[in-house]
Amino acid sequence: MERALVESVRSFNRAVTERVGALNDHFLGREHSLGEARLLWEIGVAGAEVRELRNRLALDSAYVSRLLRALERRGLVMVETSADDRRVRCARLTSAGLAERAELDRRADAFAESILEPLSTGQQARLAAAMAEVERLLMASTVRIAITDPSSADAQWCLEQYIQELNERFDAGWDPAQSISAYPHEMTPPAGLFLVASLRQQPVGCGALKFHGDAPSDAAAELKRMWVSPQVRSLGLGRRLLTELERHAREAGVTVLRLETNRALVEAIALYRRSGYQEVAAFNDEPYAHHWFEKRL
Amino acid sequence: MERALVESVRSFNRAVTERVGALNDHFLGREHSLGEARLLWEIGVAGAEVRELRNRLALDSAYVSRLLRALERRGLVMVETSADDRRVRCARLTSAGLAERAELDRRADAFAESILEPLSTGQQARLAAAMAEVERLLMASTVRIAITDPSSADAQWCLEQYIQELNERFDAGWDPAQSISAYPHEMTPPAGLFLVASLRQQPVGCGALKFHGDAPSDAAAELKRMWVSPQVRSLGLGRRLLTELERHAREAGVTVLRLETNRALVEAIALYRRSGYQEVAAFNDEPYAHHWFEKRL
DNA sequence: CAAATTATCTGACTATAGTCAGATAATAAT
DNA sequence: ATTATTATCTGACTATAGTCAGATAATTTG
Repeated sequence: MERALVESVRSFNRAVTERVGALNDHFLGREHSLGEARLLWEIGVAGAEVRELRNRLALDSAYVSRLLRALERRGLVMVETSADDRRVRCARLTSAGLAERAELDRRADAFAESILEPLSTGQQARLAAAMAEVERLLMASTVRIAITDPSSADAQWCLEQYIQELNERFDAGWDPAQSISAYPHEMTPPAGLFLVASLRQQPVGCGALKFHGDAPSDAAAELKRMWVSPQVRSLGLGRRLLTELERHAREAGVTVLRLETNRALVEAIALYRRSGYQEVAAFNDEPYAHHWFEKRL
Repeated sequence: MERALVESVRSFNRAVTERVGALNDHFLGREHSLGEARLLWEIGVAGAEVRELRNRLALDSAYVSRLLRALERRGLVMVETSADDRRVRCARLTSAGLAERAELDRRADAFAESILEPLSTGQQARLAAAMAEVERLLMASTVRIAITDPSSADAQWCLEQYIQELNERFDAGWDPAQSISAYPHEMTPPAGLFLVASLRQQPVGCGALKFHGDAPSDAAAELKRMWVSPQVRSLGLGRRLLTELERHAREAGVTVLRLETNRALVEAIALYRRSGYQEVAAFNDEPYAHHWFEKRL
């Protein structure tokens, strides 16, 4: 890794954690602790289930319970048992709690304004743009890709999104039953594999390999079920998934990767071409395909 | 303040403090606490006086003392009394401490690399550029400008830098004695005023007003001693100083601001022109001046 | 229906990150 | 030579941010 890049990240960290962190504490540090403030914020105007709060803030059950008691004592929160499952408890802000949350919101605004205020209009715009860029790329860098069981909940969710999207985008809709199969067992080792990309435990993309098991002499494999959530598009995730799939294929001894695709999927087609896939004659009878590609690994 | 700008700062804060903060803790927060790690880092390879450490980290004397005892017990630090003042104690890393510090350094590098690693080369470069931009603009926004006594240490330091720079840049050097005066009393209310710009308690620029005290009917004032440290140039600080000086002048009832300048100071001249100053005929006999400017407030 | 699981709570405990009030020793000021 | 100041340390204390081991009640599973 190039030294200058590493240095710029480290320098950024120092500068931002100091400046932003210090000011943040100064503005938000009201009469309640950070834990209480975070909880107050997370409960939100609509209220939330306690287990949901625990999950979102990744806090211990005992700790959340105690924080809620403290907020209750101060009249900011009411906790009541849920109607449909009486084990579950729901936290809800009182009007005092809502006022307190609004105050936190105002302070966060004031904090942001205190950063922008000394700058000229042009500098403010440049700062906002650079911040958005850092945020986007930090998001891209946070995405993790892992081999996943295609019948797991995350994988299934991705596949549902995939089906729905193709159905919307293809001229005549899309019926997986008419298409060449990609059943879970075909995308599970040793028959194939399934990758899920996740952003903070949330699935945001997938891609699969289907090895050609019948004839071991034929070292071609098929690329299937490439999908990237709209939420993270143009972050280079498609490229990363493709690179990962190719790496796994290579490790499995595959020398040729193939795929077919529909003309509606223009970004995908562009990605394949950019990544060295050559358009070839139809090598199967997929009814929804308009283009067939191949790459020698 | 425009809503979208405020939102982008808030969103950036959330994203960066969560991602960077969490990862940072994960990488750096190993067998010693954050306090110990910060102290270990701050002592540095050359060692440092305990009072200096207290100052730099803004920590309580009792707390630093205890942290040092903890580091001593673990064989990472040696504290000994200073030779010239036996009240002062100097902390110095043992070889184990140096190794530990090197390990922290490696971890900080690994952390930076873990952010860069998932990105493509192009994305890495864009991230580094955006981070540098955020850092620069955050630095600009951290600069504070305040009316300061021109005989204070900070003001004197700025004036020394100013003198030195003009002496270097003017063809024939610069001797303040030959030039129109700007004595401390002339830049102190009510005769005038002196602004110092500071970045984290360090002076980084200055500028002064000299009101025309003799005839109250004449509401013209002179702009003097504009200087910006090379360390913070091209951050728009000159413009900010100028704007602040004009604001103070306006509040003092000044309707015309005047200044003279040397042809060597091209950035300053450009700034004056951009800011609405018109070149006028010489209104004094300043021997070092080539241009005279005036602005009606 | 019994057993397992889930959601929450309480009590007991820990580490971190401090603060505050002196005490002590060295040095500076008068 | 006092007196004041400075640099550091120790003891006693606090708040925050938790963790861990059950206990209890409601719900789900076999």
